[in-house]
Amino acid sequence: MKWYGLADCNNFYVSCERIFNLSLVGVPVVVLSNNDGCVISRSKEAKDLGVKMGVPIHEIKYLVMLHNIQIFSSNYALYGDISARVMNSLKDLCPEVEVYSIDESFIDLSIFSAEELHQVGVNIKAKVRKWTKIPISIGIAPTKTLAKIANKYAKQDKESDGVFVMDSEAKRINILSKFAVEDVWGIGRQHAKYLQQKGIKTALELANMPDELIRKQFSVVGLRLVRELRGESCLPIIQERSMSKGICNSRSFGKSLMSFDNISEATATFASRCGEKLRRQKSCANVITVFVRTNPFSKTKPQYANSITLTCEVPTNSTQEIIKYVNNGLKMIFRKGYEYKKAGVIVTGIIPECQQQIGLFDSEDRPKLTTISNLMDKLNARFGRDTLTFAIQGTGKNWKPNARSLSPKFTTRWGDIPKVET
DNA sequence: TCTGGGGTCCTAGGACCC
DNA sequence: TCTGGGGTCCTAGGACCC
Repeated sequence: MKWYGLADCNNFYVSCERIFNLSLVGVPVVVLSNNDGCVISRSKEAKDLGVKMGVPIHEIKYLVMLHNIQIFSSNYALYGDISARVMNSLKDLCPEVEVYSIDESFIDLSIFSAEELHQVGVNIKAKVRKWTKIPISIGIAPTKTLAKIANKYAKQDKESDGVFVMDSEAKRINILSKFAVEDVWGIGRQHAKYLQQKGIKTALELANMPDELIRKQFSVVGLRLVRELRGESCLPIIQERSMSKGICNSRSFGKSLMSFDNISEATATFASRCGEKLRRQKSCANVITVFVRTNPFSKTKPQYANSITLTCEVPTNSTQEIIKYVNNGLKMIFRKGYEYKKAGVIVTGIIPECQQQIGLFDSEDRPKLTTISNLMDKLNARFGRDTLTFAIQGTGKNWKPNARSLSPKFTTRWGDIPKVET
């Protein structure tokens, strides 16, 4: 018998902030998206006040004032670090772990008998809490999709105390019959709309729909999902993710930008981040996309959005070279007179570093580019990100997103070393 | 005033080949 | 005038996830 667990950190970003600031325990706390835009993590107290996921913070100002809700800008360096600790704890406790997102892992618990599972879950939860101070919930079921549902049930059901095992057909039927179809993993807005029109309201009704109709409407992905809801496992644990297929780095600017130079500082920085990520996973990319857009929420300003995709002569992971492509691309799509609000760089066509082929008419001095990149990576690892950057990246002061309520860098030692330009 | 960022997978359709 | 059929590869777009 296969048993899948989903271990999910409760209110993850808020829980991370609380580790280092005990005064946040028991009070309403929210963490905001980049640029301090939307609420992306809420403590239980904030949820109880009616703060919805994804709501723009300016829309709930009155709630914030009224209840003294504590607000934090997102601090991904911190959350990434804590996440690694949680996931490593799980790996110490479980034979097979699939790290699914920053705050969730699937775990294979098939070696245990059905009778043992609840206690196993309770033990894992307690140990992770003790080792990392992060509270987690665990749902256990015969498929990943059912484990997701069991996990939500564990969080919401008072009796289960953060661990729930869906270990009988009766429990499956009972819980699915009360589970809203739009909350099922894999059912998004469009699918929910269709199902609503069909009169399908619960996960159980979805599970009982005919295969052909599902296949036609939701493709093979939907069919797998439905089979999983019926208890037939279609999605295995994937322990090591293969190399990512694309890397994207983009930001909304703190304020609108009109000058080419300001935007090219931002896109050069995005290019640099893509280069860092490529080198970290020992890969190269041969397709580079750069895009810009104005503020789509503005009702009065003229709108413009464009992107351009360039193919490299030789796959590369050199920051210097990616910046060159990105800047050339930006020159082609930049139009004067618009107020730009966001830009980004995407690299795709990713191959392992060792498969990099030398181009016949390659004019770049590749060994030199590699030496420069390696040196930058070493210095930046030692003294903190952006200790060494290319001059075109600028200081970021014109475009950096707002982060007015950032918590200190608790876990990254060299975070505050001043920056040296090249 | 203020509205995130970074991914995955699947499908359809066009180009091209034999 | 008649004008195949099957395969691969690539891309854009649309759905989904956290």
